[in-house]
Amino acid sequence: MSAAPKRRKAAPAPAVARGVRADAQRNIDVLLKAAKEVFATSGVDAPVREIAIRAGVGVGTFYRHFPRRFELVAAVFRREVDACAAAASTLALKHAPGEALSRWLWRYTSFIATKRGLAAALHSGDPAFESLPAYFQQHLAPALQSLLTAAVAAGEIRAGVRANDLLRAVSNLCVPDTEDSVGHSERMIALLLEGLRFGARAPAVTPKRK
Amino acid sequence: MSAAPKRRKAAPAPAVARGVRADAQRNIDVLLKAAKEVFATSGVDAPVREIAIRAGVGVGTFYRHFPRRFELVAAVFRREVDACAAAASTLALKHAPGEALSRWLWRYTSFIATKRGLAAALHSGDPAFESLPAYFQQHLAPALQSLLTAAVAAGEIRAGVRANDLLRAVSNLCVPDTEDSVGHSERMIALLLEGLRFGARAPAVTPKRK
DNA sequence: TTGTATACGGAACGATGTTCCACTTGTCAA
DNA sequence: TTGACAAGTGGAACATCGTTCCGTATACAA
Repeated sequence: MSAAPKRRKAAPAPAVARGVRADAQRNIDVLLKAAKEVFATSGVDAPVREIAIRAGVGVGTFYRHFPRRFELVAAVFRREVDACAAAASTLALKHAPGEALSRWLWRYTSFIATKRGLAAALHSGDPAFESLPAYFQQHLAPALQSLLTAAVAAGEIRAGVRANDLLRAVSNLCVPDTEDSVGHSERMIALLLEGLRFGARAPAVTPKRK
Repeated sequence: MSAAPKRRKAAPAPAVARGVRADAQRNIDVLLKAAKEVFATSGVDAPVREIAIRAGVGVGTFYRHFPRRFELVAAVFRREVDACAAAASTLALKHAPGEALSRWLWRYTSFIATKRGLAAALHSGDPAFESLPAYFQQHLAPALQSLLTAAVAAGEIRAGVRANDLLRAVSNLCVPDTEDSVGHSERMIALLLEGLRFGARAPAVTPKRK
């Protein structure tokens, strides 16, 4: 770990409760956007100053909105999870169930691919990140489940596949290996998709679910 | 990551090749010993200065022998792997094959237990740690395999269990969960040992190996 | 328009990894 | 045994970090 001076007591509750100021909200958005870009190029370990500079604000402003560095990381992560989950309903409206499912899984794959480096932070034992995996699952699983259900109902994929299993499978297939990781991952995920389609309309191999 | 100034070019090869000086070797040993102790209490992220102070040397001496911080971490890790692997033959001499196997697996368990924190570093994507998992497997697998082979030959455990599978299984059983991790791990590993004994002399369930 | 709670910027602080260099010491040839 | 010198040593100094502090600016209710 790095420099981490002593903490002081939190400020008392404000006498008059007022909403977030417009300029403050603007800076929060700019910071999240800048952070996402910086994380994509320099990784989640990028210096706070680099993010602040890219956002065009001072570090003081940064720490006003994200008192700890990891809070910014968590916020960016949650925002991307939300976007990925939201993509499910968008895709469901624009495409046939099977196609929507396929496209979403690729969307999810690219999301996972950008999260390398975050995986280490997640497993670093830092309690700050403990809630993230749960957030991850609670938002993505329902999104994927709706796509799965629709695709099964349309007879485009086999039944009996659980959202959580699929999420985990894709995530695991994306772990980088020695070489050609991205190519290998893409082939394996394509294979997984084929497997889903293969058993369409056929009785599920796994036990029925209530 | 933290402060990491620019790197300079390496020094040219010395004109006269001489062995490591006795005092230098002494300091290397002292540093490794101090590092092991500090890592056990403060984790692998402990400051270099803390290790140097405990070893009774200056940071300059530290960096003379371990130009990068992670090299010290890797050296300690390798040393402990070697010790764990060496314990196999020692145990094999002192105990019956089954007992030796059992004791070694507990020894391995305690080794794994002290490696939390290192796991995060291992998966941090830092190329410095890339060779460690291979070192891990290449040294521990043969050690365990010899114990397994002897125990099978003595009819004390079932056949068909591969060293790598067992290493990975124990390692996975030791990943900390929400609570009572250590108790849970111990119970599961005890169960695993029972499973090994259960099929003794019986035909292996898994396919025969050549 | 005005008062004030909020927000802002960036210098400053403390911690950490790493480098530099004046000084000391082990080793070997003579 | 001794002198020369490569090798080793200690710790101040440097470069980055995360984080805090505080004087100044500004959004918003009245």
